Amino acid sequence: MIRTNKDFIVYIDTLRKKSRNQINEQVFEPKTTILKQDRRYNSVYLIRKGIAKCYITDENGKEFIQEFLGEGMEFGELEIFSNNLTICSVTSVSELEVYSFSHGTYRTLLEEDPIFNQLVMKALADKIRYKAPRHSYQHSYPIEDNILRLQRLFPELTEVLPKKDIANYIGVTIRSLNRALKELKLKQENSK
Amino acid sequence: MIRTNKDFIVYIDTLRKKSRNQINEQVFEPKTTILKQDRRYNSVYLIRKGIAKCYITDENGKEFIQEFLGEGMEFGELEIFSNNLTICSVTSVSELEVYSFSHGTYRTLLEEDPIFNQLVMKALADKIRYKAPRHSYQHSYPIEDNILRLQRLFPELTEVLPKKDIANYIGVTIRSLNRALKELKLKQENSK
DNA sequence: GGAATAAAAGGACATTTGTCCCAAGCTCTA
DNA sequence: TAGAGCTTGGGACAAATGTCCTTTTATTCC
Repeated sequence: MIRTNKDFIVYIDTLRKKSRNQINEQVFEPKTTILKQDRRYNSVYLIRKGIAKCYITDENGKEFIQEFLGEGMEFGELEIFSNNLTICSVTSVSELEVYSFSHGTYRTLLEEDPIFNQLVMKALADKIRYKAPRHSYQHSYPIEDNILRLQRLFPELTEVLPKKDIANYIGVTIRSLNRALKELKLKQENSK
Repeated sequence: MIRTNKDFIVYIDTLRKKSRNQINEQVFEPKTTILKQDRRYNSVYLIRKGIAKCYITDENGKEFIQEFLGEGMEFGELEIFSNNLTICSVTSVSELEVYSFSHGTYRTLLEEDPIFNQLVMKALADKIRYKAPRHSYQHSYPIEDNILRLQRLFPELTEVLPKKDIANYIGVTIRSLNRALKELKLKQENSK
């Protein structure tokens, strides 16, 4: 659920030693919205530390969380390849340290640095791989299973995140999430 | 819903004029399964003509259709970037003409042909862009809206595809799909 | 510290969707 | 041509989920 890509961080760290001025560091407070949906920006970000959520808001104001981004994950990069508006908003969950690249710098790296190119390519492919089974799973299994899966994979997250975010991630209402949680608790007590 | 990428086809056509032997043409009958989930292959495919469906099957045998691939769409390419098993099965819907690349050829092109590299990069980014709003939409709107959207975008498809595929694409059971279709018909008659 | 605001929890009911059937129509083939 | 096996369509009921509303409990901010 929290996605990471350590290799990317490692490589950018070494890059920065060579050309410090091209890649900036930035820190965002928790709950800062860094990108808003349907806008245009001129930076690509790479997370160095912390967690961000990437989500779509529909016309009714409902949020649907696409993924939680952790160390080494990029955002704002899709707009490099096709000249479109952002599809997601990105908001920091915890304090967030990022590297930021101007579109120009990013493009130059893509063209001139084959390792960078490869890392970006792999990152894109991983995002696709990750999304496919996720939505399929959420459709096919009841809420309870989705919660259990989440708790198993990221026990720490369920304590840090507000219920609303967990619900938005699973794609259900808070009411339904609460119901499922209650029934899980009941089951666990009965099985003692 | 049927995704296409004409630019890619155009470029590969010109490539083939230069080095015909590297890129093969292949034709598949309708309903041929070209890739099976959780396997390993040594080819990447690019659709020249026809439609294929790309889907995940879960443990209960339920299919969940990820996307319908049309002209210029690739499949089997994700496994180039990370050394993993396929996540989707791919089956031809209509007769399917494809170009196929061995992993070796594909890798070489990626490394040595910057235009090819860029086209692949953009294709990956587009796949991500496409998936995000789709699943969000399907969660947020009732089945009826999803059908209407589909009929509006691809009127021809709803006539070619079996109901099962349409249901699997929207992520509901056939029963629910039929119910929604019936109610739509009723509404349309009433509004006359 | 106290008011205002947001988050968490859940009752009651409505709606949606799924499950399990059955039946009609079509296609393929032995 | 009879029957096996799909696909389509839908009835009846069960289960899951959403909506609306209220209450309680944290959190934030003057």
